Amino acid sequence: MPIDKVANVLLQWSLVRPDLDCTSMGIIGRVRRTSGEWQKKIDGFFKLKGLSSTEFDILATLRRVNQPATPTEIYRSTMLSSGAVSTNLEKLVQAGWVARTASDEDRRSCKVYLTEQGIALVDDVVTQHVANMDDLLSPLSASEQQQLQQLLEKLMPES
Amino acid sequence: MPIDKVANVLLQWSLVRPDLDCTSMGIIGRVRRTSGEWQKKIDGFFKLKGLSSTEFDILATLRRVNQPATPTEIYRSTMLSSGAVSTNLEKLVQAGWVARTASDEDRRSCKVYLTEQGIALVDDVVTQHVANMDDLLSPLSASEQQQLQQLLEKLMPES
DNA sequence: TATTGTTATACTCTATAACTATA
DNA sequence: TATAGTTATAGAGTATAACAATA
Repeated sequence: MPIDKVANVLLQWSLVRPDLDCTSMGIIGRVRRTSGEWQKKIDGFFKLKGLSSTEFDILATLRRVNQPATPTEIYRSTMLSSGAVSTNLEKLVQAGWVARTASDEDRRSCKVYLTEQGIALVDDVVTQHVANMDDLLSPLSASEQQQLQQLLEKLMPES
Repeated sequence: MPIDKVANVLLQWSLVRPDLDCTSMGIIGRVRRTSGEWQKKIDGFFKLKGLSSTEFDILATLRRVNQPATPTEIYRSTMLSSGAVSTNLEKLVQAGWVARTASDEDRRSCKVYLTEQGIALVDDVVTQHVANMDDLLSPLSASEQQQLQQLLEKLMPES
């Protein structure tokens, strides 16, 4: 194959719409394809561990903040809806990875924390996850990875 | 705000798991966030035009290959299932943007083509879409955009 | 009256496979 | 028997909002 898929699409556009410069569409197409491919691989790995990406997000949030959190705090950190957090939380409780305790100050509220098994699970999964992420970036040298990081920071300063 | 969200997450991980180097997770997290934000904006724009991203993909495919295509060819180009193509095609036919003609050689098959209104729609939408893509990349200079492109090509040579 | 967390409903979207017509 | 396209079913996942308890 002489050229890749994105290049082929751009070539086709240049023939029917020579007035349009589709360079930016190509770059963004590549970002979206790359992100999509990665997402599939990441989802596949989590699935092997019995988790969805959403569930991992919740577990990882609890692990890295290193203290119990309320469901409200969790859905604000993860950008999930409150309903989605409750639903997923229930599964994680059933699995024995997290537990809830009633709040002392506010009896409407509760604190969610990782059980010992939950901590062990996250620590195991995240270690392998990071190794997988290293793998995904391995086509780039360390300095190229840093370049990429800087470009992304410029693109989305707030993220 | 002293540091951005990704940097904050990495800082938190460094405190609870100092043994882990989460650099790659941060970079990939940025790519996924960026892609997700862009996707939302792109979907929003298409919605204004009365289209879903999937519908635009189908219309754009027909436009750039510049000739009628069978449903099978379409779903192979777009990576949708045959069922998804049929369903979406039906909506596009109802809207008057595409039409089907029976195939001469194979009476099981048909050719899908853009109507005049369909071509006008795609040409209008894709022109604005490209302008939007230019906007999304505008935080980067031309040479930085080229750098990004080259890094992405290295990461996903086949895409 | 507002807020917390849960639950129930509805919606979007797709893949899968059953189905028909034809090869 | 295999293939092209359509249709129907079911599934995953979420947001939304109704709800109960408390502030």
